[in-house]
Amino acid sequence: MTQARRARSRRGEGEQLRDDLLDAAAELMAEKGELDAISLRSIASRAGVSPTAVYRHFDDHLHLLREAVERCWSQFAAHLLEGVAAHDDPYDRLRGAGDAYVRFAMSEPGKYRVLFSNRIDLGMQRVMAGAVAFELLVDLVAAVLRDRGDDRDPRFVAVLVHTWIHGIVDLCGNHEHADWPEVATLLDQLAERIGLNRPVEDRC
Amino acid sequence: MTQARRARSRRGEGEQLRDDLLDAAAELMAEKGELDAISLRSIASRAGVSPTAVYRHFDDHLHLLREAVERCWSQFAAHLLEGVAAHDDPYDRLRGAGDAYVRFAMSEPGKYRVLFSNRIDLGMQRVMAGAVAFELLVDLVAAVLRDRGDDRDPRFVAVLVHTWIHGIVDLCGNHEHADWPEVATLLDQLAERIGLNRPVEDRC
DNA sequence: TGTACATCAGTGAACGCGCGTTCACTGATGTAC
DNA sequence: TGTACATCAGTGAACGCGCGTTCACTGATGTAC
Repeated sequence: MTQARRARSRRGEGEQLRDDLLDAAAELMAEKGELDAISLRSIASRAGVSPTAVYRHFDDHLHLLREAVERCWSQFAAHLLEGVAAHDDPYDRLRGAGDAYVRFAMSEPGKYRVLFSNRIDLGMQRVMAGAVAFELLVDLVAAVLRDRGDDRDPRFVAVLVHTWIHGIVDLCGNHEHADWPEVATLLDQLAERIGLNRPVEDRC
Repeated sequence: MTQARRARSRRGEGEQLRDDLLDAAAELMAEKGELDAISLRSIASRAGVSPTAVYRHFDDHLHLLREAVERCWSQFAAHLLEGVAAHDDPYDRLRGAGDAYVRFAMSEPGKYRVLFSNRIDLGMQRVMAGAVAFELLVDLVAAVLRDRGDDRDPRFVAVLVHTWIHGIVDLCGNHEHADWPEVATLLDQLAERIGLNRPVEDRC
């Protein structure tokens, strides 16, 4: 658990430790999946530094955690954008976002949990960063609805999408269900059932 | 936080404390929503008793928590059954279960979270108790599918229902979303979109 | 009916641990003269 | 070019706290005789 002692930064490069501490906190978020389980001492130890060194860069434990969570939100949003930007077609873009969402949640369940199931109040940044990701979803949904000639409220439909996809990754990610369908299958169902899949043939 | 000291049980009635400790643990589950936040000392204190008294009734901290969680599962299952038993019609029964599920999750978010998002491994009982509730859902879904002449696999459709409803209550329960739709509206959508609502008129 | 006593339902002090935070400090290094 | 010194990037000891668990104990109460 405890890392080897970190080499002291050269003069003028003290800010490097700040970065290393945030990295260490991110690692622990991924491992523990809960902010309460991430002590200041464990972060310092992971970074190879004494607990007191933290106070040279952060006001206290909470401020360090807050900034680590902010970083995690940025990473999540960037991941989503990447999944979207790979496509031009509105259906593929929405599906790209969905795949990216699921990939993040499944490959980093600890971080996903900290982002979406955190119990500790860290202030406003959580709401704001989450809102940015949600607005992206609204835009993607709106494009698909437009293409399908569907006049439902994109914001309402986006809520349907988000609740369902969150339920899928939270239940599949938190516990193993040996006999459950593939996540990809569930995503297909989600798109089809909510009416966001590409219409391949004419309806009746 | 600390309760007044409990009156000592009469001779031969020592088992009463066991019950009181489980009640205290349930209260703390409801308040904290996380098992790690529930210390043995806090349970004893809530029950108005010294920490050491716990050891007269439970092997250790973990055994006490385990039994408290088992109780909570029973309570949840009983609540669901109640919601189902109030109706005869398969659509109403399924909807009754859904309403009961949501009512439990919204009125006892801490307990719901302990049941469905717990990170601590307590052994097998979680899987088993959860499985019982899931089998109930499968039966309810099967009845509706039969009535609708829908030949989809009830188990598969039940997964769709469970993932979505969990996402709804987890996102709505964990954080407040000022501008979100009503939960009842989301449940209506769930039933309609997954194809489990009562067919009120003929389709094309 | 009276009393000695075993049992029951707990208590209280103590242990070693990790926690967040504080304080005074250390030792290397770049810079001013 | 040499050196005194301010600054930087940390360290280490200590604090009071709550934790799970152990141990020896206490005092009321029912029961056997």
